[in-house]
Amino acid sequence: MDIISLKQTCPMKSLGNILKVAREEKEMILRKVSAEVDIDQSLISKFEKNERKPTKEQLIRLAEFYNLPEQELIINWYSEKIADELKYTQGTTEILRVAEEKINYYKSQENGK
Amino acid sequence: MDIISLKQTCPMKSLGNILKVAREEKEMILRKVSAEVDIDQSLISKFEKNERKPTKEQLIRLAEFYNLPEQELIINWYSEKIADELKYTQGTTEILRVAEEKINYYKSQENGK
DNA sequence: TACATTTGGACATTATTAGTCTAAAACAAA
DNA sequence: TTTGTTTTAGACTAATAATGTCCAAATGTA
Repeated sequence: MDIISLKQTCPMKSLGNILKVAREEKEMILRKVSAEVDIDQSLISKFEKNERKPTKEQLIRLAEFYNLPEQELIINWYSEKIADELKYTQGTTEILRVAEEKINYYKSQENGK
Repeated sequence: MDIISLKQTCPMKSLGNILKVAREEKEMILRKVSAEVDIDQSLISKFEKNERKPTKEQLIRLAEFYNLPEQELIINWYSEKIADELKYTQGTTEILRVAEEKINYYKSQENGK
């Protein structure tokens, strides 16, 4: 199997994937996780299937519980939010480029205060 | 005045700026624009001051009315939305990079259908 | 079959965003 | 300053979207 087909079989790790894999590695059932992190088990199921997004607070609790790197999860959380917003629009590369410019501008203004 | 100071005095054209300049160049008052595009004048005022964002529909009506390039406005609209989401978070460059990866992945899946 | 886990979906609740109106602030002309 | 006009702030309502909860159907397993 060459590089290209490897890439095809390992497409893109979604937040849901990460959470599901983490739970499976701990060999835990939803009901137990639910009790531990105090989130409805049906919700967690939906997080794993990418049907709902956790709130940032829920994400952090799950990261702690599963011992996952919080920062990586947060990056995935934001980037999926953005990807969902843009997934059916054109010129996304340009949009993201301008977005970064604006962010840098905002941040430089903050410092200037 | 050198290049650098020019850059400082022309910082970042916001959607609000663009709309306000367009109206001033047409020498129109809010009340008139409001009647033409059927948006409350108070709202338009807030768009110009970046206190509210127009809906995409409103943005398109304004672009048509002022004869502005719709695509440019839409790029600014999306990128400001994203910039607002990220302006107080860390690791934004990474987030945007991952977002683009995910978008490209989604779009490639679309085609594969 | 019987039992447990996962999932889908309806519904209630809450939060966010959008729209409307009015009057005060700001501005300009007489 | 007074008058008339435009712009803006703010309070409030309406609409929409996100989130939380529950239960039963689907799925999996012994």
